Amino acid sequence: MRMSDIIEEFIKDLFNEEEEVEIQRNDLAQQFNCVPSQINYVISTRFKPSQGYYVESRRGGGGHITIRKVNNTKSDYLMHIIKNIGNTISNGEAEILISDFLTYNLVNTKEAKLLRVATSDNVLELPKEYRDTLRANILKNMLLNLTD
Amino acid sequence: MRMSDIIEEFIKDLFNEEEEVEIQRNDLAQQFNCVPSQINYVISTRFKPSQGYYVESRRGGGGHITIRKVNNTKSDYLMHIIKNIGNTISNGEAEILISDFLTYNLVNTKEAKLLRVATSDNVLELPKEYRDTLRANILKNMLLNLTD
DNA sequence: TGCCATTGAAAGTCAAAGAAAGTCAAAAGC
DNA sequence: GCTTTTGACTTTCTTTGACTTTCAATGGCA
Repeated sequence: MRMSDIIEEFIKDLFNEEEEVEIQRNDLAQQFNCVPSQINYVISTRFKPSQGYYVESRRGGGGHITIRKVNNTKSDYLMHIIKNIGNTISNGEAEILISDFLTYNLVNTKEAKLLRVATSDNVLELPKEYRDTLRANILKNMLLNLTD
Repeated sequence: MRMSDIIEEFIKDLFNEEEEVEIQRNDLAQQFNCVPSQINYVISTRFKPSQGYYVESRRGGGGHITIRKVNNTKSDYLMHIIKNIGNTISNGEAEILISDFLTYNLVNTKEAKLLRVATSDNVLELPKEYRDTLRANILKNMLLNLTD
């Protein structure tokens, strides 16, 4: 398993019922025996606003990184995600979103599978210039049908 | 015996009682002493939806290919439909199929909605020449994921 | 005492290197 | 003529590290 996935999971476990989590980049890096900038990589790929997270940080002595989750109700969370999916989305980004939905029990396994299938690169065999736009379109529309 | 057949068989043996198998393209190629792209050839010719397989993959460090086998005793009817959807399908035909599924209780209301959304002309905003092919692809792959 | 300058402790940035898988078309077999 | 094999090239994702920026604490000095 990839280091990045392990760190991602670790951070997500930190939120248990909490809506905010505070980490220290260097400590975490040391804990996982990786370079500090790997933590930035994980945060920037897996904890984006479009994925329902907001990140703040502070440098210098006593510095830290705070990650906040858009919590509210489940349907608020979904609406937030739908609004924040722009006109395009990559396969990777879509996958992270979908696994989050599953983690937070917004969808069941079967629904997650359907979402994944209908947005996967393997299925969307199209010229590249259409793919990410179409994927965003499919994903948003499918999600809208899950909100009720 | 052809290399491709050997690899095909090898992969099929990997599923023993499991419904999902994960391979690494380069490793497998090395194991069989062939070029990596041969693995792609095998997958694309022998593990198609019409043959009851669903494939996902991921590139980059820690990348892999996952092949899922659909247990088709559960719904022979669905499998039959999947095999019989050709390379293209129109919006209208897809809708008829989907309402049949609903009538025969092969899918629930929510699943039917998802199928309909993901295959509708409104969502598939694409040059016409791609639409029906893509729709067929999406539909077949989604159905595969409903059979269990 | 109050104000800056220095210093060390964080975190941030960015690009290069590495690790997979994907594509496509030419060549080879049957 | 179709299927299979091969390989050069591309794309995607991750890891790593050198360098930069920001902040807070500390200490010297008017």
